[in-house]
Amino acid sequence: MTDQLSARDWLKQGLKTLTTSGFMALKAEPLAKAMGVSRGSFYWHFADVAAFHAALLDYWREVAAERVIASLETEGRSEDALRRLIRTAFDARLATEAAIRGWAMHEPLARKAMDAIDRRRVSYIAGLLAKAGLPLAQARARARILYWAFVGFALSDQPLARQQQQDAITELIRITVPQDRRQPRKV
Amino acid sequence: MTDQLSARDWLKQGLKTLTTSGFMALKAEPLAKAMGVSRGSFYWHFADVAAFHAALLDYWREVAAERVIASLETEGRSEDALRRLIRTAFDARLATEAAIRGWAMHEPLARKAMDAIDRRRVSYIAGLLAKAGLPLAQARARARILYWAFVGFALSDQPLARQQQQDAITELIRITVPQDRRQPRKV
DNA sequence: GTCCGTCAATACAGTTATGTATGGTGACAG
DNA sequence: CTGTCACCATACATAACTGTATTGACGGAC
Repeated sequence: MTDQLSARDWLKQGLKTLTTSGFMALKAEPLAKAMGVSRGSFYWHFADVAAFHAALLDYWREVAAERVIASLETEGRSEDALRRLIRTAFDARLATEAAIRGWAMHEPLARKAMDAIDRRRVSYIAGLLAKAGLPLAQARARARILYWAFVGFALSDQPLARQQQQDAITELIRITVPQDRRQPRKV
Repeated sequence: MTDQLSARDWLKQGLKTLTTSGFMALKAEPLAKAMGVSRGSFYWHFADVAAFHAALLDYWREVAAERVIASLETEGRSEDALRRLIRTAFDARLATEAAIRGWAMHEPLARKAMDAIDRRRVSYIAGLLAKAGLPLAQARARARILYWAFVGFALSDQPLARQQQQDAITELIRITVPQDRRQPRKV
């Protein structure tokens, strides 16, 4: 518990830097400056920046997984899991999500990590929709739409007023989540 | 009509480079190499790279405007304009759209340009939805959702199979565009 | 034919990054 | 007390890019 750094310390800083400054700041020198040490430390813990990037993506997958688990623990009855999933997803701070996606446009490794996670999420959502009664093809289509909206939301830089945000989420749930009561939608 | 270059030639190349290689390739040296000339030309036409970036964003706004106009010219009856808008938007090559959005995460100028265009588009869509009969607040909410989905789609790197893509678009139209015939939606 | 404006090549200095090699420090075992 | 190991600093060679200054080529006005 000294002031010595571990590889994990570098990764934590890496994720923070990624979130606040974008993937372009994921370089040895700026990171070292941010940590208050020299690059000597960096190159002790990681072979090169590519190795650091790979490790960071792994670390992110861990963190993202934890976040999902935390989100699933609030899950009492799994009845309207979808509704709660949407609300929590669209309520979270998604800066990291956006930053990784920007990164994925330029580094194949990051793109690969994103792709994998995208697939899992979409198929999970599709599963929920199917369980809610939609035929499989429709469930898949709607899952994609939901996830597209999630990504678009994560990337939208203009923060909405609280009310408009709530309106949008409510509307999103209304048009995507199948109702089990008849209650015909007005228009 | 010699082999001399104009500023516009540089901008055309800039947009191409942006689309294929991302904003990180928008630098004097790589661009010059791509054009087969030296940086001397670049620095004759533009004061510095920042000026080039600004000019490129302007140029993009022009091009984007042209595309919109072209899209609106196919508009015979304005009845189901929304349906057609969605189909054409989700059919286009959106690599440039995605690249600019990546750029916007890192350069305030690019972000500003994007924001402006985002706003215009969302409010245009909201207008169409309102004209189709939705109350204003709901129209705005749904417009945001549609646009989020558009952005998410533009950024999704995994190209879908033709059929799945069509399914998703059809489903998207079904759940967002108000129907003027009663035809109750089957769940 | 000469002059000038337009456009491009080249050379130079400065910045920021990479990766490596080598040496320094502090805790801890024996 | 000494050696070792984990961790960090420093110095060096290299690379990519920026911006500026100087020079060169080429076409049209006169």
